[in-house]
Amino acid sequence: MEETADLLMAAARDLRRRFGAATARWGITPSQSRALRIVLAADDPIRLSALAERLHIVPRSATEVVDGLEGHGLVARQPDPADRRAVCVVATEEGVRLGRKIDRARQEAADEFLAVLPDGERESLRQILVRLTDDSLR
Amino acid sequence: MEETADLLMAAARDLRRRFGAATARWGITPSQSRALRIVLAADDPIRLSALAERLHIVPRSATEVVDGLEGHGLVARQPDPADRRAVCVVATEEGVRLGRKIDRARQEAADEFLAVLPDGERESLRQILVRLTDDSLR
DNA sequence: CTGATTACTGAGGTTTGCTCACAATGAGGT
DNA sequence: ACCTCATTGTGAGCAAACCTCAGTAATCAG
Repeated sequence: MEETADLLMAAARDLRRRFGAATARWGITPSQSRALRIVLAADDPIRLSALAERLHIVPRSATEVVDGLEGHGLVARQPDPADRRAVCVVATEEGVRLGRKIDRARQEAADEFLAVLPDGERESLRQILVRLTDDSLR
Repeated sequence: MEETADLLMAAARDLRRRFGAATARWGITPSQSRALRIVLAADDPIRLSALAERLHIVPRSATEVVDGLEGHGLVARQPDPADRRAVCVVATEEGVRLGRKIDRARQEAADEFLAVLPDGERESLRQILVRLTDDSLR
């Protein structure tokens, strides 16, 4: 069903727009916000290459995203104690604070987006999407 | 439910990747393929500004997309008989042919993507997405 | 010691948008 | 007929978020 796929793309576009609007206020770009989320989700300091992988971008590009976040004082680079070539990225206090704000804004945007669905459908959607993405993530 | 929203984004990313891969063979970019689809879906010649609107981009950007398609000989510009400022876009024979091929490839990609779902869930997903996007499209 | 990793840097490219300004044209009022 | 204002497409220029390729420097592992 191509139609279903198109609808999915349209829904995602809408959602991306909402997330973007919710995040833009704080002078941070969407790609930086995505990176910050991953840094915060990892409880340990995360290696730059690992961050790149989770963002599905090459390390060269991750360097630039981290540069941006570091420039805003949201993130700091640390040498990895276990491998002195490697660089670990950690959120600063300000990064943690902003991260929480962004998460709340995302949450609100998501809630608003899904509000048109009755509870049952919202849960069905979640389950279906889990199945769909589980498969695609190997 | 932010998780559901994230899953939706992940699913869309996967789908976009599949569509892109399915389309890239013919030396056409995703945004050009999107525009070609709309031109073909409109049975009459379509105004550049109308095309822009359906693509959710500003007219200036549509100009460039049409430039690209015209450069590949897939589309032609015609003066609008009713308004000499306006430009109408129509698919060439080659554009029609390629459009059909791309549609088939998209179809296959979508089928493959949705194949993990049992029929019932596929239909549920469609209905839920209709509700979700109906609302967002005003 | 050697060769592979790990990250950073610079140069340059692609895709997909954006704004701002402008000429040509249309449409409405007087 | 004339003036004004809106619209239509486009030239020029810019930006975000990626990419590749090439090179440097440090470090690790055998």
